[in-house]
Amino acid sequence: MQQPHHDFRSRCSIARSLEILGDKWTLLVVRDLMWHGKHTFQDLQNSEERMPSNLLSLRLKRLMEWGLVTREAYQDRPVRYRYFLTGTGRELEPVLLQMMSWGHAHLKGGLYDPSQRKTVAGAS
Amino acid sequence: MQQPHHDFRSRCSIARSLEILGDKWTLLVVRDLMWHGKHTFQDLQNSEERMPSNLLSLRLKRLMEWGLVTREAYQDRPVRYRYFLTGTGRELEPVLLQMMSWGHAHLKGGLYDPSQRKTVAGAS
DNA sequence: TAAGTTACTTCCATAATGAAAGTGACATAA
DNA sequence: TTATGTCACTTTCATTATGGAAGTAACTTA
Repeated sequence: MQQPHHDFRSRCSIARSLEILGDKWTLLVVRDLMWHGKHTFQDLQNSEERMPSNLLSLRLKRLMEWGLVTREAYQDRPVRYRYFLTGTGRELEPVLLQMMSWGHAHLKGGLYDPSQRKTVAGAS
Repeated sequence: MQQPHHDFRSRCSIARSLEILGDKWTLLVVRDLMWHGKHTFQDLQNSEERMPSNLLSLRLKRLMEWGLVTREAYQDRPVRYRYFLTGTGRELEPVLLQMMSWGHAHLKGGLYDPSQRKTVAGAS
């Protein structure tokens, strides 16, 4: 998947990243694809945060346009897709880990250990 | 500064962080306070991305409410403030560095080296 | 035949964004 | 003295995004 033509507002890599990732939902979709084994539309919709389905649909579209996500059909009639992170998408893991660490330290949220596939003790 | 009472939508640290940081501007304000020596309202407004002043005002308020930013008056009549990151705010540096690294690799943005206080070569 | 599942899309009221102009308190220049 | 300028905002308002809910299409299962 090619990246779309897009005029970035800035040369700053952070500003550019935020044009794709800068909202309340996108990184949660990435989180679920990355760590929680959620791959179908339904799986993603059923996450704790209860993302509205219209936004999930829009976010998946955008992530695919930018080449962070691909999908493959797992059945026909009707066609149903499973969504996966591409390499580009998987490389967001350090961003997620740092954000989780910050939120854990300052907002008392849980800490998820990807290598153990579970939330570790100490979370409030 | 106390954190406000707030019902987080989730126990996930990433979801919680995104309730504060999940938009296109907040992390740019943090970036400018962290690395670019911008401390006045004007300085922040004059950044490359040209943030609207009403949003800058709202974001600074939110960052102060959450204890990521403080301000101190540097003159009276009229009172004028300089804004600074608190420890909590400064601890977002690894998040910014990882996001910058990802954007550099995948969106061809610039790479800023905080230790050198400048953008390094190789940026497109 | 009826109900359920999946993956969406559509609708619509509300909230957020962003461009521009306005405001108040001064400082400085003519 | 008047005029212009600066700084830090606030206000206005048109446009866009969000999010809750209902609807749709194509099946599958009871």
